[in-house]
Amino acid sequence: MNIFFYHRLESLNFLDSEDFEFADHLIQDRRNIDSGDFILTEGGTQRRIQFVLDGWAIRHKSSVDGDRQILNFVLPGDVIGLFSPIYKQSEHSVEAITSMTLGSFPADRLLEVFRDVPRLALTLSWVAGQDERILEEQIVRIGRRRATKRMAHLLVELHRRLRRCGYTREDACHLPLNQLLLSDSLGLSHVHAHRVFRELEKDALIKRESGSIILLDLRLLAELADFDAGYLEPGPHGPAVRALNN
Amino acid sequence: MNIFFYHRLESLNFLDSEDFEFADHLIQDRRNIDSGDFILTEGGTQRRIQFVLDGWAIRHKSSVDGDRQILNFVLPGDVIGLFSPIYKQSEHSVEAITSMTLGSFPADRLLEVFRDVPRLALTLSWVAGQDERILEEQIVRIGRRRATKRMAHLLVELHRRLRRCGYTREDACHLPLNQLLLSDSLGLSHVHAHRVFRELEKDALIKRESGSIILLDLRLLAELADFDAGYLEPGPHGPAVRALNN
DNA sequence: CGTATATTTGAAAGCTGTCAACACTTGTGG
DNA sequence: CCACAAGTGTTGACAGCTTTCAAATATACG
Repeated sequence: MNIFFYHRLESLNFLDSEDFEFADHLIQDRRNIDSGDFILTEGGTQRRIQFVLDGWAIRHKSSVDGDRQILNFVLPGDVIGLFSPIYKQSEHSVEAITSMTLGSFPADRLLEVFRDVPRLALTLSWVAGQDERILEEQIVRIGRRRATKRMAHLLVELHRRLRRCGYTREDACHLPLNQLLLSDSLGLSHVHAHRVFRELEKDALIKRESGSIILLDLRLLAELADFDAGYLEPGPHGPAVRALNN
Repeated sequence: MNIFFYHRLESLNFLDSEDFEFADHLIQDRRNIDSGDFILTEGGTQRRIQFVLDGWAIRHKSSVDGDRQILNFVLPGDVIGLFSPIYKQSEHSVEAITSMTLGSFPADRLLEVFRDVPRLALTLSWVAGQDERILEEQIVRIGRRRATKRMAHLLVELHRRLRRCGYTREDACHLPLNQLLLSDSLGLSHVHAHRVFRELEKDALIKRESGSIILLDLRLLAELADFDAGYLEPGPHGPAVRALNN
């Protein structure tokens, strides 16, 4: 099993070795894709449930005017469309923004997982559910914060999410982002995102290096953003897990 | 079973009479609450999975500055926290904005439902998943639309969602909303929400009547908002259902 | 009837978007 | 290796949208 995905599952701290083994067997298929490739298209359907083993993607919708809104970033350890089989079609696209490695299993095996390996099913549901919480925070970010705080808040969130799957050390942090991606995520124009970006850069909170962004001072960024990490829980609730073991 | 909730389940068009019977037994508990009561509090936990049989609520988070962002409106037929048992605590509050009737069942029976009544489990997951799609559209609304379109778009969405559970006729539509709720949902200041509101009122698209909002011309509103209803699917995907019957 | 909540208004400040043009980087093919 | 194209970053000016402030009015509620 891929190391990052393993870390993510392991960080939840309640799967046993059998569960891991099952997961390892279940997610056999591997494929590599390039930056810019679409994993899923608005209006399309999905026959396999996919897992990000490595690389970044964005989940986005495009509006009538042609500009897009990024809903969320898809990181190593994330699930893509766990419950997608019950929907007629996807309402968003998923597009790789780095080269990626994906694992997957056929969507019609999902029921089997729920029936036979409930702890794993719960874990996967939990991972998928995290996604909804991140969407909620994205709404607060866009709806109630000014541009500068918005950007700082997003950057800190991404760092925390990376750290969770063993991807980055405490201090420095490289994000494969550019200003366009930031503006499309934050609901800002490209020009204004650039202005805000320069401001953070001027204050030595971030810098750029060969096409990626480096977070220089996470403490200050988090402070600037009033970052409250509550919505990024480390794992499922203990009692729920114990209930499963009865 | 309550008529609106029944409508919602029935509109999915694939539960059989046994499933309905099970659902009816499962969701025995009933309670009425008043406008302003909290169904769930930020930081609290939830031991029962709750269903809106009648009335409206809002799901919201408050930011450090004290102002709140409404994430979504909770309408008849909606589920509150289907997967909540796997989380340590709630990251948002749910607050009634009208008097309400709620049904519920103990959270620890959820696994039983997944094991024994998979079609019902699927239906409930589908209803809960709809919520995520609505959140996504909320992100696009706030991130990529101007104030006027934002408001029009939200109003049309609410109408469509009400229609889906048999709550309103094709033409007119009463929404138990005020300008504060609209501004808190749309990420606007109260003052600006008011200006936009008056504009829609002036154009005879909406009007007020004893504390609620009436949508006067849904076609024009939808047109003004570039409303695309794709994200509000009527029910789960056929093939997924058939797979369950094997 | 009094208090709290919601609506209303105007003016001013400030944030953000748009426009338009230019520089820079990256990747591709010759 | 160079030239070109495409994408990304940069800048200033300006318009326009939105917030904030502050105060008055209206409405709902006990």
